[in-house]
Amino acid sequence: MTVWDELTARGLVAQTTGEDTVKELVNNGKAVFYIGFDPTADSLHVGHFLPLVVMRHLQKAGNKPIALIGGGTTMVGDPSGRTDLRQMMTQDRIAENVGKFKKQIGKFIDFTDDKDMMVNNADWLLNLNYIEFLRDIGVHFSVNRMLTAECFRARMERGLNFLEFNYMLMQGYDYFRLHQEYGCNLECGGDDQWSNILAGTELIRRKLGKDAHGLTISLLLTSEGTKMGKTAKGAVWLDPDKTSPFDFYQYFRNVADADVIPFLKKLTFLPLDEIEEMSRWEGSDLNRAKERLAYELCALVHSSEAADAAAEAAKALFGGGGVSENMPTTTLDECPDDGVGLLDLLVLTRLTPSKGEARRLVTQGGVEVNGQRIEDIAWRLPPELFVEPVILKKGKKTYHKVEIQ
RNA sequence: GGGGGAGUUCCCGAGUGGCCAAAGGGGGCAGACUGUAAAUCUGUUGUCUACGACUUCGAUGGUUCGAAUCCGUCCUCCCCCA
Repeated sequence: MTVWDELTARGLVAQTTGEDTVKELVNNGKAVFYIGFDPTADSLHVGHFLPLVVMRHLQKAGNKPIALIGGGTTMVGDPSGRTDLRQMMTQDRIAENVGKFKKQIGKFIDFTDDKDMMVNNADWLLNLNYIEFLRDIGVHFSVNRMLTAECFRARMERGLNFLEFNYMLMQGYDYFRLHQEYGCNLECGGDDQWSNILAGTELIRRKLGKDAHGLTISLLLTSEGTKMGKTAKGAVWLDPDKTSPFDFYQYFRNVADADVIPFLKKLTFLPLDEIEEMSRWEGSDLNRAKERLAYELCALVHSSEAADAAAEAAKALFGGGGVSENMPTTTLDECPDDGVGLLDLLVLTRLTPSKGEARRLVTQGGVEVNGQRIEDIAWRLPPELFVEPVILKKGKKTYHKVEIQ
């Protein structure tokens, strides 16, 4: 099976600048492709994961990857798919994030052979001369055309300032630079990047008369139509300090039925026929597929040890209520003689953000301590309870262990 | 630069002097049902030392016994004209 067939069978390809040429390129390992990541936060999140997977598929087929960190473009802010202005970030913040991104991306893609394969566009964007840039690059962009681009549509209604409007030129210029310096001939990105990618291919054609290509990756949407990896508490991060491996595992363990098979195809490297097999499972059997999905991803992102631990913890909790080593834990220094207030403990463990919410939760019967439902908001956990680790349960699936040092 | 309009709680959006911690919807959380799924139904959704107190309606300064609501200044955004 060729990479192209693999990518399309997994539903990863959204659109290309020309199927035949792109197919030919990647199948023969002739693509020097780049994917950009803007360091807008201090960690990659699940949304970045899909491009990384595509990168790996392409690399395995002998194509050369370039990971571009957008240290420069982040100074501008991509308006695509946004309804409002991004918060401006300081240069220091961005530089800090760049470092973290580099580390995380390095975990997924093998850069050992060629150090230059990870680049930062701050290196060339930050020192651009305005007039020069306008004359060299700006002339090649038609404002009329840009305004009709899909990526600006939402913003045409709510407002778009000149800074953001230039994002497209920046990204186009990136591709142009990479094309010249590294022979980069394929840009990949989320489907929302389509207009930005075209900006690059067209710039290269106009300035150099050469063809460069583009491929977009279908956005990872849940069956509900929401963006994957966004929860009420924020994104699901790849950094274990921001989203614990256990929570990460649970996130994927809890996907909707309709999402399991597509996610397995898109996000994991499990052989397609194996996934095909699972797609025949029905009803509660699908839970096994979800376990697999969660396990595979946890192993990919963290490690197989972390995945084992998370799976074991989940099994202990949901299977038979056993105490587990591997669930989120809070360690207290000591327990006062008159015990610890339940509400205080809920806030302390961050199971609830405020005491008001803790109070409501308890009143509504959503809290269990060591398997026993507690509905008394004044209840205190006596010191002798802490001889063994105490298991708090919030709702149906949030567990937290509390122990005394 | 001129004219018009708008900024409300997580989001959308009511509220135009006291009955406003602020309608309604969405989202979230919890309960029932279940398969750690979906759908459905119910409750709940500012904080706290909790039948009371405190802080919130872009910012700030006023008017008033009393302001999200009225007035001044400032900031931000949108629309029309240039």
